[in-house]
Amino acid sequence: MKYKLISYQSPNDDFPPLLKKFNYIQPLAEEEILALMKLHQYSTIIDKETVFLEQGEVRNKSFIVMEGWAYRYSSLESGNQQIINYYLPGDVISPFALVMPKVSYSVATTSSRLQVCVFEPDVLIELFSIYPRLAILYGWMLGREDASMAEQVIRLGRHSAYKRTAHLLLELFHRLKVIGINDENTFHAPLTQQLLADTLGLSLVHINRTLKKLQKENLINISAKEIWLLDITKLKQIAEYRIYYLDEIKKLNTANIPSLAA
Amino acid sequence: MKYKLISYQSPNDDFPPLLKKFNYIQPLAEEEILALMKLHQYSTIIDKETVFLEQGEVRNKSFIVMEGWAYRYSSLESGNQQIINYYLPGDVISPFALVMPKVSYSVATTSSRLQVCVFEPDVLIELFSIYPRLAILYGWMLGREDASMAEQVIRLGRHSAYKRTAHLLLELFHRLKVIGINDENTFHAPLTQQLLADTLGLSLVHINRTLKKLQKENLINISAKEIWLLDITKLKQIAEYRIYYLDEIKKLNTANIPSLAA
DNA sequence: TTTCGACTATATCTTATGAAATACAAATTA
DNA sequence: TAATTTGTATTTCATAAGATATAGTCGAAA
Repeated sequence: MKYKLISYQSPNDDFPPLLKKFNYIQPLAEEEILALMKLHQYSTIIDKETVFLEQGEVRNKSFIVMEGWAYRYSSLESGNQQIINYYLPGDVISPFALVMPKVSYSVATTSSRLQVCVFEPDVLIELFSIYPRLAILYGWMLGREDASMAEQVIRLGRHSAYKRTAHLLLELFHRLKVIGINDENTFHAPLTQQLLADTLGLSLVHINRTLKKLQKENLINISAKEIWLLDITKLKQIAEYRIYYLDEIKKLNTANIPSLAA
Repeated sequence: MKYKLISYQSPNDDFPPLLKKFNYIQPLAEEEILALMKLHQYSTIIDKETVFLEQGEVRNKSFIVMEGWAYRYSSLESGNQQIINYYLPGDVISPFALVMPKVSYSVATTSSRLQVCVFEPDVLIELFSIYPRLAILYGWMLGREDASMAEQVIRLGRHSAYKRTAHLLLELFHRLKVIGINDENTFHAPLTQQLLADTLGLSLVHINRTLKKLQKENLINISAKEIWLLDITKLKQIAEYRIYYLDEIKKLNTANIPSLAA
């Protein structure tokens, strides 16, 4: 795979999504920004609907999503697949590549192409030793991903199809909001109903039924690749949506951490 | 909460489970062992069937499970709960406490009491800066937990009750095997059928049906708190069990990591 | 403009799983 | 020892979701 060198000369340029995300919880220092830009030197584009990492292969690189979506999944003998989680702009694919170079689950692109930046994960060690706060932010990101997967478990385990669907749409909406790429109550989702079904553990027919129901009740509206959440308050009620990890991220305060006070 | 000081004078003592786990993938150096023992200075005991951490509370401590089981869960308005994951001996509860002091999901003990060691998560920063390989091992542990949750998503999303049950039992069995506290094909599980139901997104009645079916087919056997896996090969076939992260952990090799070669 | 393929929509029938009720068995407590 | 609680076992019935089939829709290619 060939990687193109991209140029972000100054931090005055529009921040890449990972920095937007970090900056959202805590303003970054000039030098931290420059350090993070080192992870953004090489970019590549993956075609839509393409398997990008295959379960079992060895690839000791990490990737930052710049544009487009990807998903991690597992294929089953039945021919079905289960989507484990989505990677949206600002998310890191294979954040543990340093210690787990063997890919545990395949990663593929959705119905839009994907632009990622590639970095050698051992650069992180150097980065963290110079800027310990970046280690904190990276850890915070991992904690967020953990919480996001926990929500996926709760959806699949104890929510009805109806609740699941509302819940997932709300979560995607809020994750996109943090990196500031959606409007008031609408977002662009490069997904098919088949992918939604594989995410929520439903059949294609049933996700269709459920989306139609939500539409008929004027809770959502779906066009080509755009999704409107028409009544977020009511959707939240239906979905029992109360995600801590997204609402309270502004509270990160490194002053409490002795080893970073100096 | 009061913590009792515990004493492990020399590494010749029997390793605590976290060290057993680390040592299983890579032999630890004498000084690394001593460093890790700093995380094991204070221990406490939590009664069985007790909520240990409550969703929303602030508790910037991490805990290492020494003995007994705990689980992380979410309570729903319906009165149901969904178990997200289990903490077995050697697992760390709140591994991200440093950056996420607000507890996202409640943690409770199962039907046996729990012994944990408590440590200040910012000790990790110091530890990792002196012994970078410990950072690698910690990261490996996080990667493993991520994979374990991914398996939970797959079970809930695309497996039948029958498959789910077989799969979970196999995973618990293998996780316990790493820390060496089970026999050939049996393990002690301080679980009720209600907890299993809440883990696998099933009703109490249905998990009972399913367990009975597995027993009738001579695949498992359950007594008081002991579970036998009578035909692991067949169970693996049924469950489509092929967990990378557990089978291939011996392969961790830090020689490949430039920044740790020196 | 037609054809093609991918996605969405809907109906019909089937089945896995849930809910409610009840019995039993074992462990705790009085 | 009886009384109470807690967990397991099983039945009967209801229903959410799956499977299969078929048709509409829409954009891309030709």
